[in-house]
Amino acid sequence: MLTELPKAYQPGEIEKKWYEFWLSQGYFTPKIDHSKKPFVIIMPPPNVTGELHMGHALTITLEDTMVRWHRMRGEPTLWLPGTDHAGIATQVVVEQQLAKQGLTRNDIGLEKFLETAWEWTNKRRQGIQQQHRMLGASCDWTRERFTLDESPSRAVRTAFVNLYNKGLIYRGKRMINWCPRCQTSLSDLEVKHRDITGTLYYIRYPLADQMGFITVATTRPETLPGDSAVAVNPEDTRYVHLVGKKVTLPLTCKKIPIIADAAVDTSFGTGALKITPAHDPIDFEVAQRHGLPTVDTMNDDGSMNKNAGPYRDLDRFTCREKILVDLKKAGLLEKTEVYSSSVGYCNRCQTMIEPKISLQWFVNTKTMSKAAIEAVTEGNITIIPGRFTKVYLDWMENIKDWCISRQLWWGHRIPVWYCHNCGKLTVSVDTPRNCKYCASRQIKQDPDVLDTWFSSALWTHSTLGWPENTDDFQYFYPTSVIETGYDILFFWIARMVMMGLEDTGKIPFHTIYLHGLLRDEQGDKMSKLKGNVVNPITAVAEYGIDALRFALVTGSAPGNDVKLSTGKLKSSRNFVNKLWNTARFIMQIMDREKPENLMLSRETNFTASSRIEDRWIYSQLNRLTDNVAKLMENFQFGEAAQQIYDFIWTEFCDWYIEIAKIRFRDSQSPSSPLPILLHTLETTLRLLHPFMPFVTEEIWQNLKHGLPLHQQQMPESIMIAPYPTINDKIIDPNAEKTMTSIVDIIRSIRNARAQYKVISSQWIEAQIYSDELIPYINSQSQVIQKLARVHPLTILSKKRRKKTDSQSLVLVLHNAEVVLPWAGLIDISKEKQRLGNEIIASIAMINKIRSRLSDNAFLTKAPAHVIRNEQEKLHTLEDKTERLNSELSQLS
RNA sequence: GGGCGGUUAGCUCAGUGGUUAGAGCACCUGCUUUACACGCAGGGGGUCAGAGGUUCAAGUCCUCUACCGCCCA
Repeated sequence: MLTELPKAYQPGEIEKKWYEFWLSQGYFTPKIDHSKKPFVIIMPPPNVTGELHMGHALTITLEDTMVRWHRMRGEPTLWLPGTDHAGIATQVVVEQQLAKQGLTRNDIGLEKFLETAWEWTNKRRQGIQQQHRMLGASCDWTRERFTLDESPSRAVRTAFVNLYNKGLIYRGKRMINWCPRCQTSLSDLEVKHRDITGTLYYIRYPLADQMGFITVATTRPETLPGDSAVAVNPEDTRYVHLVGKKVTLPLTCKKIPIIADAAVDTSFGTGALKITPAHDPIDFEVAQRHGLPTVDTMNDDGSMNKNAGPYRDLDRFTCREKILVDLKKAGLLEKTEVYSSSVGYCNRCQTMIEPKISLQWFVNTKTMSKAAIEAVTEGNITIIPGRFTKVYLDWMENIKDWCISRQLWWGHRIPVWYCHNCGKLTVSVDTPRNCKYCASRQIKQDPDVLDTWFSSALWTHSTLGWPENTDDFQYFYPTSVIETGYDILFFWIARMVMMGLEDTGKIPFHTIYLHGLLRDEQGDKMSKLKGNVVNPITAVAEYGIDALRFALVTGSAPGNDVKLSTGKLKSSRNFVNKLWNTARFIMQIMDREKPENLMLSRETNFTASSRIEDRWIYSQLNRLTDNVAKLMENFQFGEAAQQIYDFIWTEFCDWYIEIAKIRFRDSQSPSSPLPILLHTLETTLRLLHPFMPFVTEEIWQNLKHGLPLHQQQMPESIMIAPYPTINDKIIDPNAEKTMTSIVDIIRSIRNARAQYKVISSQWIEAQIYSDELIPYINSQSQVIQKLARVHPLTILSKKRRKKTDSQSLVLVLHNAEVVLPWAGLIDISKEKQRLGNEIIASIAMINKIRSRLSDNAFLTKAPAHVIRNEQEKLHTLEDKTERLNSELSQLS
């Protein structure tokens, strides 16, 4: 049965099979157990309209790894999935669909629009679920949430009402970022600034009551109709005499004052600024100080309105051109200069942002940020990697009020009703029938929705049932870790800390783990050029999920950007296959071994007389287990995975299994290594399971069915089997040291063979001279013979060493000398050179260590074990050098 | 303008003060060795961007410089 396993691992069907099995067994759903502390991750909800990209794959991989690890450690583990309604993004998609039918959202109306949006959303939501399943995400689908579901929506309204009642949410006319394409306000975070090379226009504003003019410099001449003043610095001697006078606004007959304000930078342009309060944040502040009127000259779509007079209905950019032409005609355009400045663009659609005065809803974040700062500075929340702590704190300390209203249809409607009669606001979680103040039924809800990130900010508690005090909320909140890309540290994480603390009085999570960004086609031109861009769907199809996951984990360090190469994927795929074949080999042996050997050996059965390679592999395995535990606790998943990889490939496959093969072939061998092979493989599978869930389950199940005596005691699935823990009694430094020497002997012989181009089918004679190692070398005689292809092999004490025959090659090792008598093969001058080089290298090292050891500062300040190490090293090298010298002299 | 990160083998990257700095891929040599050619054995390849400093000890900590990238204003 077992030998029928295919030669190469075939992931597709196996992945599907086990995911469905786990799901049907309910393993992803935790059992609430108040005697145990749960481990909880709330998944960053992917944008419902988005496609799965490598960034999601990384998120899922890291979170699933953590979650599976904690689950195997016996902690009640909740990983809660969900999706985000993604206000603007979804609305854009739906509007694009409508546009194909020649319709706009206004044509079909709100109700019909929402219907269409829900249809689209439900379809996409399923797609996202599918994609997560495809990656092996062991999240609890029974608790899956969507931001617009009733429960999270209620949380949103509750949070809003609470903040409003506390005075932390207010409505006001402020300068906001307006996207003329999306036709909505945006928060500061949703605007990306880009440096662009534009033009600085010098425009003459004629003085109203006398001859002459004052020249202002601007990059945005189209805002001219909205000017309320010209401002100069009060210290600026060039203009002091003009302050208080009036100018005639060009192309209009408006008269506006020249004012003095300290905010004016005398070095910019001419030192005189046009003040357009409705369309520039700094101008707005100046206008506030001087009581200037605010003239809004723009429509929501970026065209000019009636306040722009003759320019009405022109698009803002066309208006600019027209105004420039008119100014030139009037002789008022003094000059132009090339000028580079920073311009804001809509994060979503890349349209140039229009700063605009607008009546919007805001959150006063300053108050909430205090607790969010403390949570981190007092160590209740840890950010990994640590350097982001400063970024977080800087942002929090300079936080500005958050514009939360959006002029969209898709999202959480603002829970505010305006009264037609008394004009007062009713702010309520439940839809009111009457005005709270005058009981009028003439009330109308605010048409706007909230920023999508407002609902995201509640995600850790809204998903668990808050504001109800549900069992889930009581047990799983605060959550353990939030894991996401560093690009949404402010958008999401920072706001979640503020809102979590505000709503619940508790931190939402104790650890923030930030991963780096994966660059896709758009993100990284370099990788596109090199053709090393990888799409996750293609990658999974070609390499399998386990390989993709392993590549992502081992190829990334916390907070560092990832460029996933096909080389990395191939190497991971090869590793999966290596593991598969290791298992295949062991199972082939199971088929033909005696039933009593079909068992997992207990580590504690070992005695000093047990075989050295058995003690060695278990020692290494326990060291690995210990290292992995420490690394996982420190969130060093990549390093943990790497160490497991190295153990399996090098220690287990290249050495232990190769030695085991010799024992199987030798019918005289008293003990079968099978129980050790089985135990090592089984333990390794459990260590590896969080990283590679599918192949480990497949092998583990096969293994289980081949173990009649153990089957009953083994769990139903590796994913609920306990994670291995270290047994430090098994750590055996002596066995490790001895094996190192044996390996050293075999390696040096192989090396010599390769150098002298001895074909592998040819057996050569060898003599090994040693002292304390002799009994071990004797016990490994078969192994050395087979793995180094030496025969006959003589093992003797050093005392019995005769003068070297000039036709022999001598390998001087730390604990032994290996003599290979090859008649006619040895080139003496070449040998002299080889030994000479070894001596030179050795002496160089000795000198280095000697000077270190004769340095009093080193001896007094370095820790004892470091000094001891150096002394041992020196001793070994001196001994080796001596022996090398003696070999060299014998050649002469 | 302020801040952060990167610069380690040909390429992609690990490296959490303590041997003679590692891995994968690529490269070279040799292998149909009955688990695996998605493999086995062996090999070459590095003044750890540069300059100073701290330390008994620096790829690792500090300062400056250069280049690349990111964030904030």
